[in-house]
Amino acid sequence: MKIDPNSPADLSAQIAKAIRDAIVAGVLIVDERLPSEAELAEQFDVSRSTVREALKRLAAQSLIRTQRGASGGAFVNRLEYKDAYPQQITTSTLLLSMNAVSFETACEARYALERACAPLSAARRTPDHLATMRAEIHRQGQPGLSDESFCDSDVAFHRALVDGAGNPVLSYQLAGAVEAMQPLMNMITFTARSRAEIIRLHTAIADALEAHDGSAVESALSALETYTQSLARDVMETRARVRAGG
Amino acid sequence: MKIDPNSPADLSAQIAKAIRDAIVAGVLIVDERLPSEAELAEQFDVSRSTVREALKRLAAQSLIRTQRGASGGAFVNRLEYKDAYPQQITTSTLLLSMNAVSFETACEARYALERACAPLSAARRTPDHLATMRAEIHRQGQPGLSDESFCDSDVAFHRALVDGAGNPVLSYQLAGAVEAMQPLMNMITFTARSRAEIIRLHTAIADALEAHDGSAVESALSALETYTQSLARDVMETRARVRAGG
DNA sequence: AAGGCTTAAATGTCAGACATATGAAAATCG
DNA sequence: CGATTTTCATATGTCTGACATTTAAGCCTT
Repeated sequence: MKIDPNSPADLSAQIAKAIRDAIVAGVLIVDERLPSEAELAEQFDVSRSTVREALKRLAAQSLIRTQRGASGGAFVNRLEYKDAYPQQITTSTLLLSMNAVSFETACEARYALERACAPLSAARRTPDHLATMRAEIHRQGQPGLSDESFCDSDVAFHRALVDGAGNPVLSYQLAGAVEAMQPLMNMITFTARSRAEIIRLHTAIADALEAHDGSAVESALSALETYTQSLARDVMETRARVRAGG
Repeated sequence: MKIDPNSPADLSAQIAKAIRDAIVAGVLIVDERLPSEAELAEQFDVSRSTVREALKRLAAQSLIRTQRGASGGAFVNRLEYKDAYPQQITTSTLLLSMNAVSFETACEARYALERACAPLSAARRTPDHLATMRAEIHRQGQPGLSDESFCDSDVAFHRALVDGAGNPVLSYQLAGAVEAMQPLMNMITFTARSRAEIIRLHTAIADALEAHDGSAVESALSALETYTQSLARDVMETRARVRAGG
C-alpha cells in the first residue's frame, strides 16, 4: 500500500486508490479495522486531513464505515445489495438524464433485460411474487390513482417479476435499469384507455407466470414494450405539434 | 440546499447529500460551477475542512470534478458511461466476492443478460464487431496463451457481442455482469480440450451473428453457459476430493 | 499588438487544537 | 464480593489559521 510522493496533488485520491485496491484484492478483509487516521497519516507521510479526505471517498462508495470512540475507527464494509442499490439507481438515473439517452433506447434496454429474467421467473416464482403482482395490478385499476402512483405500482410489479427469478445478481442489475426509467416514464400521461391496456398486458404476464410459461411471459413483455414505445411516440408527436403550431 | 444543524455528527455526509440531491433534481446543471469552498463553508455554516470532505464524497461518485487556480472550483460533472464503468465493475466485483455469490448464480445472470442482447446484436452488429470477435477467437486458439490472457480475450469477445446491440444502456449494464465474473472465471484452469470446445461455441456465435440469426445466437450462448457451468462443477468437485483425500 | 510579468483567487496540504463519543479500567458503594 | 458509577484513554468529528501551488486575467513593457 504505497503512494507516489512525487505527485504533488491529489494525494487523497492516491491514498483512497491504494486502500481500495487492497480491499478489492482481498488484502483487507471484511470487518477488518484500518489503522487509525493518525497512524495512516504517519504511514503515508501526509496530514490527517488528507487521510480523512481519502476515507470519505471510500465511505461514499460504501467500502468502509467509521465508528467513533475508543476501539472505533474505519472498518472494511461488507458491501451488500441493499447498500449498492441506491448508488446503482442514482448513477443510472444520471446517466440517462445527462447523456440524453432517448426513451426508445432506455426502454429497449429495460425490456430486453426483463425478458432475460422471464424464463427463470416463470420457473421459480413463488406464490408470494405472484400475489404481489396481482395486488399491484389491482392497485393500478383503482380510479383516481395519480400518474405518479401508477408508475410506482408499475415499478413494483416489474420488480416482483424480476425478483421471481430468484437470482440476486439479476435483481441488482435490473433495479438500475427499471428504476432509472421512472423519470422518463413520468413524462407519459396515462389515460384511462392506456391504463386499461397496460393492465391487460400485466395480467397476461401474471397469468403466464402462474402457468410457468416462460415464452408467454416474453411475448407479453414484448407486447408491453411495443405499446409503451407507441405511447411515448404519441407524447413526443403531440409536443412537437404544439411547439410547431403555437 | 439546507442541512440540519442539530444533528451533531456527519455534517459532511449531510452536505454531500444536499448537493447530490440538487444535482439529481436538476437544480445544478452540467458544467455549472459550485460556490467556492469558502463560500460553501459560509452558506452551510461549517468549516472549510467539512465542505472539502463533502466534495470528496461527491468526487468519488464522479458527480463533480475540481480545477485548481483562478476561475477554478468544483463543477458538476457530465456523468458519462466511461466514468461509470469502472465504478460499476468494482462494485459488482465486490458484491460477488463479499456476499459469497456462487459461481452458478453469477454465471446464470451473466448469460441470461447476454441472451437479452442476442436478438438486437444479431440485427445490428457491424462488420467491426464481427471482426473483433473473429480476432479474439483467433487469439484464443494461439498455443502458449496463459489462462489469464484467455479470460481477457473471452471478456473482449463477449463485450463485442454486447456492444453489437448498439444500445449503450445495455452495454453499461452488461459490463458489470461480464467483467465482475472474471475473478470467478479465473478459478477455472482451461485445458486444451476445454479451450477447443469454447472456441467452437464462440465460432458458432460469430457465425450466427454474421447470419443475423438471433435465436441461433441464443442457443449457442445457452450451450456455452451449460458448458461453463460443467467446467466449474468439475473444478469444485476436484477441489472437494483433494480436501477430503488429503 | 505581442509577449512577459504580476497578482488575485481558488484548491491542495499541513499543523494544532478542541469537541464528542465510546469502550475499558478504576474507584466506589451496597 | 459483586454491581454500579466514575474516570480515562482513544478515536473520530470539527474548527481555525497558515502556507503551497496552480491558473487565468489584467497590467506592463517592448
